[in-house]
Amino acid sequence: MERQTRQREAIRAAIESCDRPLSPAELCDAARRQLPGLGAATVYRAIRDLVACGWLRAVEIPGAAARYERAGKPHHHHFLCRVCNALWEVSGCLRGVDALAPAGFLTEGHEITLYGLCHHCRGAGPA
Amino acid sequence: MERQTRQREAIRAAIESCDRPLSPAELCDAARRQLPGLGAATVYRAIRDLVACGWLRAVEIPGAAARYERAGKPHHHHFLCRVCNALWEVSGCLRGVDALAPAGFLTEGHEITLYGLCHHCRGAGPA
DNA sequence: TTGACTTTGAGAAACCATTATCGTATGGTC
DNA sequence: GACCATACGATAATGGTTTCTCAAAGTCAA
Repeated sequence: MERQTRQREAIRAAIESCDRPLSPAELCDAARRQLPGLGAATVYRAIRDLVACGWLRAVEIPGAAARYERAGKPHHHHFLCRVCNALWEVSGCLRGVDALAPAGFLTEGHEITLYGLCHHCRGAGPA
Repeated sequence: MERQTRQREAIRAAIESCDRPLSPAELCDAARRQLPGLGAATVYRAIRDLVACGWLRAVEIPGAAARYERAGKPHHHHFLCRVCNALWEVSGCLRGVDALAPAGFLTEGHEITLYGLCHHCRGAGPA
């Protein structure tokens, strides 16, 4: 059911060698550096399957397409750079987040997203 | 440049009379209760103009279309019901959110989104 | 009231990320 | 090595949201 192909190998390798969640397009670019000619549809298929088997996790961000990261990491959040659009990992969380919900609401989870400039874009060029 | 029309009146009224951010489709439905026949394009045009003039603010949420709320409210966050997809306002925030960013990053803002069941959906039917 | 200019409504079109299609290539098993 | 099911790549199709187009209607200053 899950065959070992150069394509999936390259896709998995790209995810593992990157320290931040990737969008499908970023993942496609990254995997193409190892395997030029890789099709976009193949990347989407791989993402679907890897998410289904629990190896990969979707990270949803406000106002942008989903990014994907290895599943199983400890609870953390993300930082979206408004210049280069890269999503970075932010370790840790805050106490009391779920308790912000109004009375009568049942909180099942939360997402914290920081916005600003990443270390690269902060240094380079005018803000 | 900004004319007074029944359509824009109805759209503004719908926003003001609602205590939570509305998506363009929700806003269209709400305004149509006061002005049947209102066109969707008109709603989008009004949203664009109202955001441009600072009267309205876009609320971006992970994995969903943007909602809009009156600008100028005190800092707060939101709760997205996974059943009815309505977005609710959550007052207050937490200290130290912006400090979660990695060293070298410049944080300009943040978004906290809670997920779960709103008071209506919690009570009604099976979870 | 008139008339220039703006806004509206309906539908077409654009957008964009994702998925389906289909003929070809490939992995893995015998 | 041969075979067959699966995966691949290219491209078309999809779906949902947002924007454009344009004739008709509305606004508002004079």
